[in-house]
Amino acid sequence: MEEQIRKAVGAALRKIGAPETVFAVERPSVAAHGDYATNAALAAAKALEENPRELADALARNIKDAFREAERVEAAGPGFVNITLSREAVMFAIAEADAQGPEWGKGSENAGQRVLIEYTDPNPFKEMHIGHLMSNVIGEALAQLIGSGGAVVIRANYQGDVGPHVAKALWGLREAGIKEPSTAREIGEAYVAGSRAYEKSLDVKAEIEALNQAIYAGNDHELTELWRKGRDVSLAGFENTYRHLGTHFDYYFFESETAQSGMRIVRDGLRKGVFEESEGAVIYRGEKKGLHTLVFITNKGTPTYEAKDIGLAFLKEERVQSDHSIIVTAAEQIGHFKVVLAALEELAPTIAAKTSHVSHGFLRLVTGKMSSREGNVITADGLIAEITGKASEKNADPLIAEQVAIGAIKYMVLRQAPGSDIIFDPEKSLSLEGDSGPYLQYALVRAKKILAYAGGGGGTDTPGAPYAIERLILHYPEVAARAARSLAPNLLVNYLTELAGEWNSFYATEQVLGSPEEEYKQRVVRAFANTMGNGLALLGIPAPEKM
RNA sequence: GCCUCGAUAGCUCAAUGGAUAGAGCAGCGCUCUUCUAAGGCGUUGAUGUGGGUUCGAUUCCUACUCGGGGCACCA
Repeated sequence: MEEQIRKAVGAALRKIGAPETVFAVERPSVAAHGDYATNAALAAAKALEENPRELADALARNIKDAFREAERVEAAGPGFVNITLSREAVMFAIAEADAQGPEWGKGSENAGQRVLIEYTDPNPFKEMHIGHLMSNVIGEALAQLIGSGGAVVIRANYQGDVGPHVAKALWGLREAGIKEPSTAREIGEAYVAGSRAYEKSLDVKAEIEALNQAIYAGNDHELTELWRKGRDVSLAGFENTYRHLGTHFDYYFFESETAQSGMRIVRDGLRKGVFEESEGAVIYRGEKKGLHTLVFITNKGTPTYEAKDIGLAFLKEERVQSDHSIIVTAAEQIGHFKVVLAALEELAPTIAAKTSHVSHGFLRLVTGKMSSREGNVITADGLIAEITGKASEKNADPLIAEQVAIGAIKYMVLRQAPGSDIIFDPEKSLSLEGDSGPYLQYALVRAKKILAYAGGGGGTDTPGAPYAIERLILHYPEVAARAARSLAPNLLVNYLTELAGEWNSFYATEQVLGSPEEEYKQRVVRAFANTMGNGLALLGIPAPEKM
């Protein structure tokens, strides 16, 4: 619909003799202004040196002639053209929303593309905290949005199973005399103990650094065995969390796989002059591209995160066919990725060109920054359990309580513009009322209930004018497309919240079953249920059967 | 010091360069013999500071103030 209007406006502009103009077609913030508005007259007025208001009048007349779905086209305000769709056009859109079911709102702008998206990236031997949970929630929503545009989406998870944090955890396990770690918590505590000892004692620091190199070397069998067991326990814990979150991965990459190849590629690059040696380390001089210098291989000969990421880029290329490769992480890594991508550009320009880094903000506690080294983290499992407990006050069914909790958590993360930090207050916890995940879920449950009770007996009258909810439903495909295009799930969240509010008003004032307009209203209810259901699916928010 | 992101109501957040800056929470007042009140209706309350660009600036530029993050051997 928006596309048709855009064409009609463009044609009208040409007819008036306006030069090529950039203009907007948008949903007006005030419903009384109609279904769509354009600022085309305002934008073109300057070039034509005409009064914007008169130009808007002329434009309105031209659009009215060309665009048959419009009931009213009129100039308003300083020079906007407001378009109100005809009764028939609204009914047609609602019929589409009803008939298309799960396909309603899907686009084709990404058709034929394969997009690899990496997100979550928790580290075995540490507990998965709410920062990883945030990355998972955002990554999953982005994956869904890109997929709804017609792309084949391949989900990847990259996990740090080697490196100093692992050495610290293993040192802690050995210190505690644990040979068979059985829970993620046990390992997490060993990591905290190792980290603290590392900071306090130079001797321990040296021991842990030796362990780190021994893990890379892999020639200490007892150590390798402990490493393997700890890794398995951590990974099994992660899988369990993914199940609760309703997410899954097609490929898993590990730092233990990227370390060797990354080192090889970096050393190769050193010979070609991409990297330099400095103080025994291999570095990339980011200054040549306005960035900063980072170490890729340490003076002890171990690869850093940077070298591993180079190895990862090549490994992804080897295993997965893709047109685009997206990496989702917290914003603290922006600088890191700029340098890594700059180096990659010199090593493998085609891989670098299709790779992009998408960052999101932090999940910060009001009480201060979380640090897994300090052990003052809120774990993903802990948060889910706590909110599930709160939701179970109203839901006897544990599955529904969990769906409500996941919905609340995901809503909190996705409602904000990507990139900005979330200030999370664990005391106040999460809202299950007002603008919240459960608010959306509840609206859908109510609609489904009406449809479940429907058994005929109502009338076939048509109301005098479309309901406000109908005029909102018809914008859904545009909103989903825009959210996908700008990688901004919050746009969809905002829309769905407004949609739920409009639906609840409709629900409060209009009886559906047994009413003279039952047939008509039922179609509206189905259209709403499809819109909300599809929208929630794109956000990865579960839709409970009842609440 | 350099780079980067941010500053909107008491709190947490919205707002493609547009029309009267929207929500929720908290507060106050209504509203369940009705398809579920996790709901609905009403009400109070805001753009950090100084310049600039523009017909029009919360949005773009610039300086400042305050805060988050990053800046060689962690990830």
